[in-house]
Amino acid sequence: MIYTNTLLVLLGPTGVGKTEWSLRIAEVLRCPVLSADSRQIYRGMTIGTAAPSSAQLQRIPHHFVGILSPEDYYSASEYERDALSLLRELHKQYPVAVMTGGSMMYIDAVCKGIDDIPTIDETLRRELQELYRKEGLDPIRQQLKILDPVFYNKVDLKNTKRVIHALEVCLMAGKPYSSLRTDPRKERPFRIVKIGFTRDREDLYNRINRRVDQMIGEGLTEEAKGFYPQRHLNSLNTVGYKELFDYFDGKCTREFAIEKIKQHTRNYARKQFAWFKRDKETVWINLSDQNEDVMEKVQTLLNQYY
RNA sequence: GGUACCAUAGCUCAGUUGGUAGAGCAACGGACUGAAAAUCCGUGUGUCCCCGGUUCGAUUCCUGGUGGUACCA
Repeated sequence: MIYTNTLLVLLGPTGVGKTEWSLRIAEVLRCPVLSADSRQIYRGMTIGTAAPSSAQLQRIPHHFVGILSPEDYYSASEYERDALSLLRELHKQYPVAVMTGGSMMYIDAVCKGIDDIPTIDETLRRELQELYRKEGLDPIRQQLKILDPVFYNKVDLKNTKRVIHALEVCLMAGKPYSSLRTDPRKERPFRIVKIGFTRDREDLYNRINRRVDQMIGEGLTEEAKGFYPQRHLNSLNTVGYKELFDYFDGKCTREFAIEKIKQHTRNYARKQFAWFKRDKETVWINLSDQNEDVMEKVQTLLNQYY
């Protein structure tokens, strides 16, 4: 029996089997699913991101799948805003909502909150990109050192994106980026239960390799070809597409591109594990373990505070 | 069958005039607050093919094996 509004977060590395399990769980709980995936949110990138199929979407209503054009700007902060306002509506009708995905930054934005940082306007962003292109990162580092010495000493100075972004924010806000970073831990008007799906490394890697072959069989090459004109967009800077773009450009063979997709997907899963290890709130279920009774464990966790 | 060359990290290879070894890729670990499937940082993980010999000491030199490649039969 559930008495309080709850967000049941199902997380885990790519290829672990989140999609199917989230459907089964949502069917039992009779609730919708919110996808927390920074790539499945784009329209048309269905095969390459292993987005829920139309058959799966018919089983359970999904949110945040295929709702943006690849050109659209989106970020963890916008996901925080959109997911929270959607949850406010859903919780009127459903005591539990399921959120599933592997984009940990999105999940953390909803569960823990992120600081309010000004959105950078296009002109400023372009100006700094131009400066970086012409003179490199050095002048940007120097400016950051003056405007925000605290962050300057903390940031990885070789990480171009982070350095540029920090300066953007300083200039946009008119105050140091570090002064806006308070690590908020916002309160949410619902209970959060986090369950993580994992598998033994070898099992997971085998599944990833097989899934890539399957994607190719389902027409990933053609899907990627359709996005080729948009290959420079951030949304297409995505495993499964960028490797095929190299193949289209004649930089490698098709077979090499496929191997790289497998490799990069495995690397991505490994990066996700680094993130998971820090999160002490998640209860883990190892799907390689045949003895795990997933449904029972989920029910127990949902009920344990009542 | 004969001759020559080769055998070192998961792979491709470097190297040690005899003092137990290092690059690239891969792999592994980490960071992560408005681009995050992005971006960045760190780590050498090794019976130097095997058995003997010479030597204080052999991955390195020598004998003999084994495997591979090329050429000759």
